Amino acid sequence: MGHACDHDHDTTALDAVSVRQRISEAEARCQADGERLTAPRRRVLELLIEAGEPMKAYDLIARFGEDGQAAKPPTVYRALEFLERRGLAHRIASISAYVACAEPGSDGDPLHAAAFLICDCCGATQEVTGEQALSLTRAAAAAGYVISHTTIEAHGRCPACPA
Amino acid sequence: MGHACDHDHDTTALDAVSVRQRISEAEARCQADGERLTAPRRRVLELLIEAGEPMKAYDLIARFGEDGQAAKPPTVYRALEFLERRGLAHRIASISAYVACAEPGSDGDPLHAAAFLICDCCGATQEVTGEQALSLTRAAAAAGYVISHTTIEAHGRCPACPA
DNA sequence: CGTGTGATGTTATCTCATAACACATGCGCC
DNA sequence: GGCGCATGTGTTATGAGATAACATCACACG
Repeated sequence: MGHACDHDHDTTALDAVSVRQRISEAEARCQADGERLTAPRRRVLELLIEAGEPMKAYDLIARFGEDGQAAKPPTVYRALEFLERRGLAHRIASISAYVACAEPGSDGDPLHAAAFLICDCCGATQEVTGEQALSLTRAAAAAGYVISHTTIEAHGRCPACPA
Repeated sequence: MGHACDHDHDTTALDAVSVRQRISEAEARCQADGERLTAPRRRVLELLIEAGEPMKAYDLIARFGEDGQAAKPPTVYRALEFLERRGLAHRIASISAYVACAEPGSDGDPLHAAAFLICDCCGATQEVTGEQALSLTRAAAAAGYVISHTTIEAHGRCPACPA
């Protein structure tokens, strides 16, 4: 998901070694939890980590095959559902996109509340650690709600984009 | 948007008089701002207020005509865009639905940050006034972002739904 | 091994949303 | 008044996002 504006931006893409490292960590976490990071799940996670920014489902579908072959939509959507469930990725509903989780959670965090700052100009998206989300959870509890999942999506312009 | 569960829920639907009153208020606010609450915009707002809960775009489309005739999608989507711009309605991205704003904002509130508590069981959705959103806005400012719009969407089970 | 659970492959389809263009309406201005 | 512009609407068509349903496969467990 890229640029609508014309000037330079920092890239947050990782080198291949770091990508492999993060996947290994994910693999370890899944195994520890008795879950399987199968090939399609692993591949989708790899694409998300490589991108370092939110990706559209159909971009993942298009890039899925090692050789340029596209996947079928359910393959990718099911992998995304799994990654979200395991706290390895997030769905950003307001832009219909998916992103690898910045810091795959401590286990005792079923909510894994995520907050995002999304630049409407260049698409840069930054995950914010969930102080706000936690306070919302408390407020919700006061209202009798049991929160299972919270997303906070703030749209605006990032520091690198023209006013 | 209704029930997935089987037990009773309070309804928040308004009587016809209250609906007309809220539309009149919206009309007045638009006129004061030099905006026009035209027929299709008024009709969509009316449907949202009558429903008293989030509605899908295509449900609005289906119910648009006074006589049961459906509207064309752009008619409704354009009205929704206007209502959102004027702070009269909100889009809830995580469920692809739209809801009338609980308290159409004070004018000096361009962000009109909205927080929602959404019950995944019965669909009951409650708008929360934006304390959390404001604190997020401050955090974002510290990061150099200029926030134009924030949505907070907390999913879970409302007090009336079974555990 | 056999069996059951969970994951995947495949086809088809459904829902959500917008592009593009023609026409209409309101309104300020000379 | 009538011209011209900006804004809003009607209409057709299509693009993008997501899932249902069902057959098949793979793996852990007894």
